[in-house]
Amino acid sequence: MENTKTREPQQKRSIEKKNKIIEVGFRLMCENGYQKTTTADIAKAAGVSTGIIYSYFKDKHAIFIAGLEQFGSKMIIPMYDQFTFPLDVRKSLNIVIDALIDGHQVFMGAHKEIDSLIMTDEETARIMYEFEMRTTKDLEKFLKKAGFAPENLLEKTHVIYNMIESLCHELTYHKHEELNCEQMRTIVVDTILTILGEPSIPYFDQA
Amino acid sequence: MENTKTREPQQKRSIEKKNKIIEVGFRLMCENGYQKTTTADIAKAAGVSTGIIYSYFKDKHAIFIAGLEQFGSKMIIPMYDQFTFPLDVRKSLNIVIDALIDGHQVFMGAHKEIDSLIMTDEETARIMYEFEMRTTKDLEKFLKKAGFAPENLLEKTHVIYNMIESLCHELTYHKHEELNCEQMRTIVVDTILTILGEPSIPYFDQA
Amino acid sequence: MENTKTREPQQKRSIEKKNKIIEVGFRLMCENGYQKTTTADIAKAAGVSTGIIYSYFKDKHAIFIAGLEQFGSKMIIPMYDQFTFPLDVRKSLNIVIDALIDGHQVFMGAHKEIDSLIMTDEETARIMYEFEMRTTKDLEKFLKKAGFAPENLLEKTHVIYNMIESLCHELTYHKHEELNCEQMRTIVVDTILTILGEPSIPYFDQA
Amino acid sequence: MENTKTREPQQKRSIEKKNKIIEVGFRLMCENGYQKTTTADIAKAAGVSTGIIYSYFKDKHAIFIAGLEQFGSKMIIPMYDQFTFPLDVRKSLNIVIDALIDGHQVFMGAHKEIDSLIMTDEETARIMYEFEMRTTKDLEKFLKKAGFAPENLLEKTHVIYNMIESLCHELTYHKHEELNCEQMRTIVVDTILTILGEPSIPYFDQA
DNA sequence: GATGAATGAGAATTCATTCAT
DNA sequence: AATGAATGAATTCTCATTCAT
Repeated sequence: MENTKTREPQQKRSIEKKNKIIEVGFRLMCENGYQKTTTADIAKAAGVSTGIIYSYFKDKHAIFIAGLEQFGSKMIIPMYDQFTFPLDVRKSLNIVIDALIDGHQVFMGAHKEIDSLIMTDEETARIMYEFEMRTTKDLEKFLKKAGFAPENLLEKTHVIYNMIESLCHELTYHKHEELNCEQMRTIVVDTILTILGEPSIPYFDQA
Repeated sequence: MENTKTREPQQKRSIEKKNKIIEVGFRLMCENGYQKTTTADIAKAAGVSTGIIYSYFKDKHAIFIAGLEQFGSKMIIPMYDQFTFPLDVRKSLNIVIDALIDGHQVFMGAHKEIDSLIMTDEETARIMYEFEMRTTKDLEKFLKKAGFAPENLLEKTHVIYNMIESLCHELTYHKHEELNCEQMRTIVVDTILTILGEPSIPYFDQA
Repeated sequence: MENTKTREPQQKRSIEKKNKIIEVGFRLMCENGYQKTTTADIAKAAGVSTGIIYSYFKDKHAIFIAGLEQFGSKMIIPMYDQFTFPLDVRKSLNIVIDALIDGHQVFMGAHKEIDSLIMTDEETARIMYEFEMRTTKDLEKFLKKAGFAPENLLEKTHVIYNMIESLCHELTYHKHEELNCEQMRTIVVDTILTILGEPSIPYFDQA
Repeated sequence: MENTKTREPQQKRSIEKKNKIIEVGFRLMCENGYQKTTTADIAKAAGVSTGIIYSYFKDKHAIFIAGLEQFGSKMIIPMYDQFTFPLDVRKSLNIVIDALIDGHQVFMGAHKEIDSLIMTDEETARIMYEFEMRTTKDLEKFLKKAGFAPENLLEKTHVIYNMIESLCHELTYHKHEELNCEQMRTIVVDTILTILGEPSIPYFDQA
């Protein structure tokens, strides 16, 4: 049941072109919405013809899914990547938050669009849930290694994950002018530290 | 710059008809997505003709906005409504959470759709931010009266608001099978209590 | 599993419009081929917009099928309709042939297009086979009543049906200039008479 | 008015390639219809690139015409080829019919497609009429030599040609389940013998 | 000669909006 | 006011043909 219409590009030029379509297409979809982004828009922005899109992708939806799989991991919090030893959790969390805000504003938009599609599109939902779960588990594993061993660590990790995500939305869009962003950040970080409690194995014992 | 095309219904029947369009239209948009909901769908579900819709609304978008203004306040957390004296914050929070999950699953869908539109639609964004801010402030005022007076209460209130919302998403959609919902709920409630701290004026002094 | 997108026109005007689409669309498809006839062509020729076509028909193919069902019976040989008492088979056959040639040149074109679609389209095939069989049976019944009772009358009737059809193609398109059309007609009629043999009940006994 | 784009292949390899394209392309067009057969399909099935097709053929249509000219003669009844001395017409006719059914089912499909194209494509029409006429004349010449000399032999021959073709369609596609195929075949053969009458010169006098 | 990636005109279909009744 | 038929611009996707390599 191979798809004989689309093909996997072999040439370097072609691979670049396919990636360009994914990147540009996904960005447009995230910025302007899936529906408002037409295949003609994508083609134009990617500097290709509409036809070539359908050489590489079954349909418009496949571009979105490809973007999701390629960039999805950047949209969820790659938290432990930012953690360095000797572990300073407060500092690490702030690095994570900065990274999410500074570097990935597009992907905050993505989240909105994705959240919308999650309601009606099975595939999008599956991919995102998978990403979220993987991230949560990765972070949990890291926290364990770092000596944090509270009860229900997995669930706590996910609550933390959600807090950071919500915070980043706030900080990215400055939604509520009356709210002091820096204070909210401090509150979130403090709360996370409270949730985690003290590490049972002091960090300086690790190596 | 008066709109001379649409009119404000004067008759009781007309007002009912307009409200029906808003209610049915907004529900459909929330359940199936804004784009996937056609004006024909709305007309059919509301038991009116497609033409009449344009007597009451400038365009399809206006139905969404009207729905947002009418039902939006139900979608954000009407937290303090659930709080009763003598104040048991833990119990109250659980009532709020139950209310959101049990009663407003539609509006969880709404949130997704709205979040998506917030990215591209100024008006939706403005309305939602306003709602959120008002809720946050109402809750803050209530908490103050209840004797909670930590620093930066407004910001803390908003962090709490976000935590509850995230939790409700999780509980509503059982997104991650590997996560224990009840534990997450307990973690969230416990954390909120920690954030709020002890009330400076014991609740039993109030009345 | 009702089709809720297309509707059955109730108003006289609408019914006329639908019929116009069928008539014009089917004619164009027969004359120029199914593929070469675009929905835009049909809309233009029928004096309607492209959109309205899809109010009445699921898709382009449905127009063809509707045309087939509406005009199909005119394309197969309505042979016995032309037979009158007292029965003069030779004369009657010539009337049938004249009727087919004079009146239905469009439907000769239809036959070609249909024959092509029969190869790849189940529905077209089914409808045409049904028509052909019905015609064959009707004619057989008539011939029986007229006193012709040779062995295997049904099969003979169908051979006769095919001969007449082939002849009409020849006569309609004057395909082969070197062939004398009138002689071919005489040959076919004579041959049919030979196939049928003598009626066991002389026609003059009937009434 | 030379075509400077396409070229006549000189090399043996090239000639083989061109023939392969014609053979494969024409077969696909006959089996699936002209429109449904894409140049990509043909290229893939012929084991060549899409580009090379346009070195040998002006356009897609030219492949069909080439196929028609190359294989067309096999699609019309090569009747006299099957006739052997001493002449047994009944037996010979059955051999012809068997040959058409057993060996050339593809070309029955071709006939449908060709008939469709005849309506709109001058070139297809011309070629087919030529083929048919040549076959008819060849057969006529043969029958004359065999001693059949009825009046209007050419026209009779063509009627016979049409009868066989119709019969073969029936037998190939079993269109009408209620019809007994073997009886139809007998009827057709008997009728043809009747049309031809007795040979004036007994066949055994020939040699 | 050969490839197959790329093009882009064109086709079917949808649906927000209008308008004759 | 109300209807729902009608419109037609816009969108997705296809495929014959071209062209850079």
